[in-house]
Parts: sequence; C-alpha cells; structure tokens
Amino acid sequence: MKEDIQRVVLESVENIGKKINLSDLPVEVEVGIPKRKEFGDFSINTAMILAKKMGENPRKVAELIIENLPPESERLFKKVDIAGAGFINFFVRENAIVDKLAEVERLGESYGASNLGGGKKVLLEFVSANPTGFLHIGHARNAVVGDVVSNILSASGYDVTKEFYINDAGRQMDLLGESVYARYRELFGIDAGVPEGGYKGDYVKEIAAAIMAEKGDALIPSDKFAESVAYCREYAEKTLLDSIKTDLAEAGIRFDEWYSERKEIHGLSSSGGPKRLNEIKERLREKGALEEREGALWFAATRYGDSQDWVMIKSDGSPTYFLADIAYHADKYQRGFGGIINVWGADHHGHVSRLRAALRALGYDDSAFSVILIQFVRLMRNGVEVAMSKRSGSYVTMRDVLTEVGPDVMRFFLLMRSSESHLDFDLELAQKESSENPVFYIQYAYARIASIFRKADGEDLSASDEALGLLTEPDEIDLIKKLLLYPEVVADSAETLAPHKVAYFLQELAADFHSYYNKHRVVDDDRALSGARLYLIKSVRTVLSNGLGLLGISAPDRM
RNA sequence: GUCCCCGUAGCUCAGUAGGAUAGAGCGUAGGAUUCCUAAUCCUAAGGCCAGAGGUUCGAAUCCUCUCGGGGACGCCA
Repeated sequence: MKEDIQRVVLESVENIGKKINLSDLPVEVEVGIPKRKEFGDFSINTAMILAKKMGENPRKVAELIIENLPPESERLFKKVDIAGAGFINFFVRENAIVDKLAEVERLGESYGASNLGGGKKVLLEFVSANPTGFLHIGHARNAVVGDVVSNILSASGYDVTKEFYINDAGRQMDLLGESVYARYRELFGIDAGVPEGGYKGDYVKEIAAAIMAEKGDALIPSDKFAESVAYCREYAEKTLLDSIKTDLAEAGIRFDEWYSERKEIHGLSSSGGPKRLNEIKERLREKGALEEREGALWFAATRYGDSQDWVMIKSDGSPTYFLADIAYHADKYQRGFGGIINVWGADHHGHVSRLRAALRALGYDDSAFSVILIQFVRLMRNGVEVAMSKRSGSYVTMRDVLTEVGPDVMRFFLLMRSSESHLDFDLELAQKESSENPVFYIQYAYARIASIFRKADGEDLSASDEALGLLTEPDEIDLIKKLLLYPEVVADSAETLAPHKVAYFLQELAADFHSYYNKHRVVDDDRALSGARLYLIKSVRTVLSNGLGLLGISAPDRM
C-alpha cells in the first residue's frame, strides 16, 4: 500500500518537474500513518520538504502534487486532502485494501520475508560464554536476541552463520582446572582450598566427584600436579560446554559453528597454517600499528580513532586477550563474511572502539562490523530483586528459568524490550497464566482462530476469497491494514537489528484480533460473509504464525 | 576525570534518519458472556516526555549545559 502511494506521488512530482522545467527534483517520499483517523489512512510531508527546495508555499506545492497524480490514483483513493502546514492525507478505498489481502495467503509462510540482504553472508556471533560455569539470565537474553536476530536476518535475505566463540584459553580456564583439582583433593581429605579468585560453585565439587568416580585417586601423586590440573581443566570444560549446549538447545537455540579460541587462535589453524596470534601481530607490525614501550608491545589505537592505546604483548611476553580477539575478528573477514555482527553484554561496550580501531589498522572495512549491546537483566520475584552472586556461585541459572517458565515465556520476556534497555524479568509474573502475561495473549489469539476453524469445519464452512468485498466493517479494514504492515516491521527489525519490534507488532495484532472477535461473529448464517471472514482470520493466523516463528515461540492450536 | 546507555502515566516499557491533540500492557474504578475459548473485550481516570537553553514552519526525537540511575575506562578475561 505504501509502495503504491510512493509510486503515484513520485509520478506526480515527475510530472510537475516536466511542467516547470525542473527535471531533477530530488524527492524521497516517506509515507506515514497518521495517529488520527480524520487524517486518513496514510500521509506524506513531501510537499513541505519540496516547498523548502522550491521556495514555494507548502500548501500550494501540495495542491500541485494532488493535481498531477496519475489516473491510477482514482482507483486507489476515495479522497486526498491537504491538511495542516502542508500534509497530504490519503483516504484509501476499502476495496483497494481488501484486494491486498490475497497477497498474505498467496505468500503464506514466506509472507514477511524479503530479499533485503541480497544473499549477503553474515557472521552472527553471540553468547560466547566462558565454559567456566552455567549460563545465567544475562546469557539467556544474549542468546535469545542473537537467535531471533538470526531468524529475522535469514527471513530478510541474509545468509546467516550463527557462531559461538569458546573462550577456552587463558587464565580463567586454568583457574577452573585448579578449582576442580582442589575440590578433588578435598575428596581425599587433602584440604588445599580453592585458589584465589577460583570458582566456588557446587558444580565444581560435582565435577570433582565425577572425576573421582572415573579415575579414583590416580590424580593425587604430587609429581603429576600439572598433568592432573590439565586433566581437571579439560574434563570440566567438556562437562560445562556440554551443559551449555544442552541448555541452549532446550531454549531452542542451535549454533552452526563452535569456534574454539584455543584451537583456532592459539594453536594450529584447522588448515594447518601458522599460529594466528603471531600472524596477526606481524600484520599489525607491518602496518606500523605497534609500538614498543615500557617493555611491552602496544597497539597504537589512538591513531585509528580510539581514545587510548592498548597492550598486545605484556612485558612477560604473553599476549593479552585483546590480541586474540583481533585475530578472531580478522579471521571472520578472511572467511569471507560481508557482515559481522556481535551480540555483547553492555559491559563490553568499551571494547567496541578498540576492536574497530584494530580492524581499521589491518585495512578491513569496519563498517561491515556492528555490535548489538545487551543491557543487564534484573531477575525479580514478586517485585523483589533476586540476589545474584557469581563469586559465591549462587545464582539463578538459565536452566532454572527454563524449568520454571518454559522456553516460550522465557524467550518472549527477554525479547519484549529493546536490547539497549535494562530489563526486569519477574519470575512470578512470567509464570502466571493470566492477562499479565503477554505471551499467552498472543498464543491465545492463535488458538482462538484454530478454534473458530474447528467450528467452521463442523458447519462445512471454509475460508474463501470469492466474496472479500463483503469485508466492509471498519474493524475488518483496520485488521487488514495491520496485516499489510507486517513485512515492513520485519524489514525494519532486520535493518535495526531490533527483534523487540516484532514482539510489539504481534501484541498489537493479537489485540486487534481479540477486539474484532468480540465484536463480530466469524461463523454465522451468512455463508458468503463467513467465508470471507474466515479468509481474513486465516491471514491473521498466517501472520501470527510467521511472527511467532521468527521469535522461536510455539503457536498452539488449543490452550 | 573521560566515554557509552538510560530518564516518557502509579509500575514495566514502546515511540528517536524531526511531523498534526504523546502510546501499550499491568495496576486502579466501572461494565460486557443464553451465541466461534472470559487466558477475551468495552469505558474511564492517570503526563511539565528529568530540568534549562538552542536549532526551525514544527522537537519526546537533533545540539549544548545541569541533575539523577547504570556501565566501561588494567601489562584481567
């Protein structure tokens, strides 16, 4: 519908341009939806923008635009008005709107999909939690947002690869190994204590117990200390990574790639090439981006737009994790991705500019790189914040939340807010099967439609597009208009990497449907009208189904 | 101190490439079901868009400053 208006207005402006000998009036027609019904179905401010360029009175320009609309517009609009300072308001003929309804059913599952991305290869990295513990609610938000962004981009014509970067190298992993080993020794009465800054959660003890069950006291001899710690580290890592994978799968999230930092960055690359760390260091050196200072090797990030320089190689000769991060992201470019998107916790926002600086230093196009920053989640129960202490290891895990509320509810609650907004997640409220819970509201709309079709089947009625002209109620026209908005919502959501927009849209659509349902009977004596209405709600069902599909939330036939 | 995000109804939040009289849900008050699922609907009250300047035909939206909340600023990851 908006495209139709854009087309006729552009044509009109072109006509005007010819008449007054101004062939190149640069115009973008932005079609808006007025808040008030008196202002029509659609409106444009083109006249006001054009007036500025032409040095003319906006209302006069608006008149010109209307006069020069092509004949086609007669068929589309019943009225075109000038209002306010120079808005042009379009009142669309009902049948022009109803005509568009068939589009939804023609496209079915692919209604809302587009080729916005043109097949561009995108690497979407998200979660990437250290395998040193269980996933918590913050990881869950990251995971769900990433997963849904992936769905939305895929539906919008991008070729998305979902990747989990396993931070399996570095001090944290060593600490994990040492912590497990300490607990293991405890089981034999050797009280060594968990190392400074180590992991203290109960799961560490459980892993230690599992190792004991498997190996007995084989790891105790003191001459095998390093070996034993390494064994504990690997065992724990495998256990925790498996648990992470299980939890994610339970939330409906699957990755295409699991990228191991230790293997790919620190070790030999999968193709057997040289160590990437050295490689990337040399490349930075060649670009003259490195400086030796105070016994350490620095990346001169300030030369590439960052506010300070950063250490790459510490004075003890070991690399910082930042160097590994650069190597990892350079690898993303080398793998041929035209879009690189990271989903990071907001606490990492300071890393964006320095990584960007590094990519620039290496000669990569950093405009291909973007980061979705996810703000924190505050877990609540009955309006009271649930204390989370990672140090003591006592915190509510993503698995706990899944067990309590299930994947549908968890996903929706984590998608309800824009990512850059702090989010309160109330476990009590999320469990309520009531009006306070928007997930059920949307699902209920879907189930209701299924129910109507069961009723229709019983009366031998089915959806029919033969008499769509009977759909003349304002509520029906509004409902159709809402359906026609859906592709735009998906596209907007893809462009701004903002999945919450789809969630909002679905709530609005469900509300429109519930309202319609309460006012009008779908299955009624008038068989022709019933057929048309069934066709309408079938389209509503299609859009609900497609939208819920993008969010990874189930659409139940009964509730 | 520097930088980033946020501040919109009692609560939780949408709305920010400038558009007309600022929205939703919850909560509150009242009402709707002999009929397709009441997990629903309808009505009402509720606002100095943190504050002050500025840009312009027009600002919740853009710029500057102030206040308040959160976060980041390591040879940690």
